[in-house]
Amino acid sequence: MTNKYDALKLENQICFPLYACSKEIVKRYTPYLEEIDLTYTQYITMLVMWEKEQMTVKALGKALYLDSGTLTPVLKKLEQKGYVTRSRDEKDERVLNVTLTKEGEALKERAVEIPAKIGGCVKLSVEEAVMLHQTLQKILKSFEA
Amino acid sequence: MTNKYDALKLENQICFPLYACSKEIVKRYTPYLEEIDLTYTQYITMLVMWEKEQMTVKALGKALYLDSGTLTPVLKKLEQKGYVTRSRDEKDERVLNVTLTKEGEALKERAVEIPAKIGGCVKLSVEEAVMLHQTLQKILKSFEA
DNA sequence: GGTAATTTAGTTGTGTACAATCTTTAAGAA
DNA sequence: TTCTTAAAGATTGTACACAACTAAATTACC
Repeated sequence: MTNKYDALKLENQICFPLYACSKEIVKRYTPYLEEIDLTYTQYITMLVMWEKEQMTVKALGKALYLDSGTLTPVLKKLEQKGYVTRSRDEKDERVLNVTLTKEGEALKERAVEIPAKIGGCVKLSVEEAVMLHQTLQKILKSFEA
Repeated sequence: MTNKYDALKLENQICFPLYACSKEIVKRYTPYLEEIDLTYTQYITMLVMWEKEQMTVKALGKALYLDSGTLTPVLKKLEQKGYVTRSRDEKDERVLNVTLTKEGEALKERAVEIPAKIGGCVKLSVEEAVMLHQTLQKILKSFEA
């Protein structure tokens, strides 16, 4: 028993549960992120900075799937909090280098417990988590082409 | 070779790929949704309305994982476009009933091709899509408790 | 029946997201 | 070189998204 409108049912959407899940999990980060005075977007930006120490806005945008319209205010906020510095590249003045500060590096220590706390909220078996991760990466990869 | 900061690596996050995937897929809806003059949020709201014809703001919020702060302006926009009406419940004046109009019902006909077009962008096998859907539903369900 | 607590939407303020556009700088072509 | 084109960020405008709060109506409790 199907009809041509079945694909329009919310329960048959593939994007909607992604959208809802993403929002709900981000919401669960909030109380932990408040303790270190970061928003989720600021947090994922710091995740990259903790790995690389220096990144251009373009490289950050590629890593985070965000454009400069979103990143510019986020990075200004992080600079204001003292976690990164922003400076033009000497070789190419168009490029902005974002660099982790000592304070930014120190914040890592306070963030280290967060992934485990979130893991406690999302009750998935290891296999399910791995499969989910792989599928999402596959989708993201297919978009790069 | 692991260290205590591994959980902070972007590639080990479970939320980040969800967040990125959600945004990227929503972005791919945009050109199709522009043809029928809807945003993604307006679209998923209409998905529910096409199924139920009448819903309260509270029920819509539960279905869409959105609160009144988000829904109120979205519903006013949809009313302005003529796709729904908004009126207080006679039995309980606190409740706002959102009702699909004839124009809203007619819009369904123009939206019916969209899921297939998006399906064409997200290249997953049937098994992967089913598994993904199940896992996301499992996560969402666990949040209701 | 009258007051307190709860429920339902709406409002306000902050922070994303992103399309479109602009500015500055760099690279390429004639 | 000089002019065109491209690239990198920033800005502007629109639309969420949600926390915190407000207002109005209903329910619960005495």
